[in-house]
Amino acid sequence: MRKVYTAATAAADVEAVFRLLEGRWKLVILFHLFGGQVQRFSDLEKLIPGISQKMLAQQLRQLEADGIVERKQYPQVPPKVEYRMTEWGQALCPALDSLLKWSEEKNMNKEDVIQKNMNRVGES
Amino acid sequence: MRKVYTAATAAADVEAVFRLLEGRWKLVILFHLFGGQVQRFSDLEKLIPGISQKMLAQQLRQLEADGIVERKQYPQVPPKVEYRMTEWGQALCPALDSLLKWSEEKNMNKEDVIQKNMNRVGES
DNA sequence: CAGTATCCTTAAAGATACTG
DNA sequence: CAGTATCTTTAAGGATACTG
Repeated sequence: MRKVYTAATAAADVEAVFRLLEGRWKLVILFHLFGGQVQRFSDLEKLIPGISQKMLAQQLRQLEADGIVERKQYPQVPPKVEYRMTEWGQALCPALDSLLKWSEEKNMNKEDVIQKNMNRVGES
Repeated sequence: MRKVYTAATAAADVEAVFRLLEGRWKLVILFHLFGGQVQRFSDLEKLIPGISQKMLAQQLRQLEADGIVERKQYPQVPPKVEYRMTEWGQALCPALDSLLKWSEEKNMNKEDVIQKNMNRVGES
């Protein structure tokens, strides 16, 4: 059974999702973890040019607190910490992909867009 | 043919989509227009408690500039202006719905989430 | 009715330096 | 290696008043 939404509640719930992902660096981090990669803190630092340690740590903390990524710390010196997607976080990937599909439709002609979305009705 | 993405470009493109929608009031406005409703400026003002004229006008301008909503002005006094979704804007609705589906999965158990996303593979 | 124009507040992000 | 702590900058949004 799907939840039932009014305009206000649908907007509020989508905004809640946005707030989970809105950080300046969260999406890059996620796309480096989608696909099952396991990355250390320093790996992500290298993969994401321009990010500061402060921001990387902050965004990871939030993603972890929100249940989107998982943090695994190995008790050794020097420290070793790994990050990976949670099951639920991984499920975000196809949802973001539908946003990418939409943005790709921008310069399609009307008939194509209508066609695409008629196909999409069959999904549910 | 789908566009090909790296982690960086996928993140950048999703961020671009977010920027289109991120305004404090944009989503509420959109959900009041999804479904084909045509709303006047004053209708939206009544439908969205707490919004100021400044913010309503600003968000509508941006949505219009981005090709998501359409503005139709009738040359009469007092003025009459109507807003509706564009074809492309309307196509955003199923994409946002997949975000809602994802957020609804939050408290499902592992097997359900895996199952849901295995089903989802069949879409493309 | 459908907007502008100004001024003000405040969170998010950046720069930089330091540490178990 | 994997972070904190602190200070500064900036842009989004709110309050309020005015208008063709």
